[in-house]
Amino acid sequence: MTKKVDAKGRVSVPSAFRTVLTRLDIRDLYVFQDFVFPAISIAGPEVLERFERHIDQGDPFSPDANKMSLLIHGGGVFMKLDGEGRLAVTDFIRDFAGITNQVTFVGRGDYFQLWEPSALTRMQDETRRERMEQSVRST
Amino acid sequence: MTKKVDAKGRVSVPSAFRTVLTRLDIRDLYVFQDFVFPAISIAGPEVLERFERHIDQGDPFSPDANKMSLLIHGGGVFMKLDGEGRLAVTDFIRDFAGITNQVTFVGRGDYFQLWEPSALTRMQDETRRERMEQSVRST
DNA sequence: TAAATTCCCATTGACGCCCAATTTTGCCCA
DNA sequence: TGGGCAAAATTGGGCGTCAATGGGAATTTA
Repeated sequence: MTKKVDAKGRVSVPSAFRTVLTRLDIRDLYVFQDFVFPAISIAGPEVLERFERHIDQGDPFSPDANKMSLLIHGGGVFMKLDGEGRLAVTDFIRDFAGITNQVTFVGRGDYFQLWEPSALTRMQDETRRERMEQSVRST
Repeated sequence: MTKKVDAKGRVSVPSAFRTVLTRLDIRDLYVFQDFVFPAISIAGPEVLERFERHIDQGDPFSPDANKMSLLIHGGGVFMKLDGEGRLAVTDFIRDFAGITNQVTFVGRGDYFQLWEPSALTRMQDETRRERMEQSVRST
């Protein structure tokens, strides 16, 4: 599901994803840098709250908790879609995901991701290769 | 949320953070060296009091508690924003955080931090790596 | 008095909000 | 089965508002 970024730096979020958001009554989006991939993940505020709760369980002054807090708060922003369901592709998104003028949307259950198209295919190829090697080893 | 320092050594604090400050009716900002990171933390007086309470709970003779107390009471200054919501980036800030002409703002609940951009990404990358290693270990 | 800081104003630029045009999709009927 | 239509989705862009920026002038400080 690849979409173009328009002249004003916007992408329209495919209706399939928006449907999920409206069903969950999510208006404010928590847009954050994925922990594992060079991709932007988009979810509702409750995901941030879940992260924060997890952090709050530990000592708020411990290095570990602070690092996680930094990852969560420094790696995420709140955004909202415009009236037509479009998202502004800010530098925050561009820089981390390497996105310029094309965005690939990937649904992942209760959230979705933004990828730079070729980065996604590269990642998929790599994963496929690893699976092949595994199956060869186990033969 | 990265901003440039202008020719006069000022950065405009993003409106998102200023909104929080005005909502809490905070005019004087306490600017101090963060406990765990090479970053400057900025908060209102009540956050300071919370830190102090937390320190009081610990062993007053422990090196950590003493250091933190020292940082809070001696390692900080009061500052205020100008009419346009800008902060003067003084040497106190530059030296401790390694900031030159760019500042990344990180909100952390009821206070926020100033980072040298690359220092923040380095710290975040490191944290991601640690998380990855953890999940690998637990496999 | 020179340098730095604060105050003030003008310009720029980004973003939200809106409407119109165009394309795609799903569905019904001949 | 193939059009034809209506609804929905996407796309493009105008415009007003406000944040962000840049810089001049006044004021303070050393």
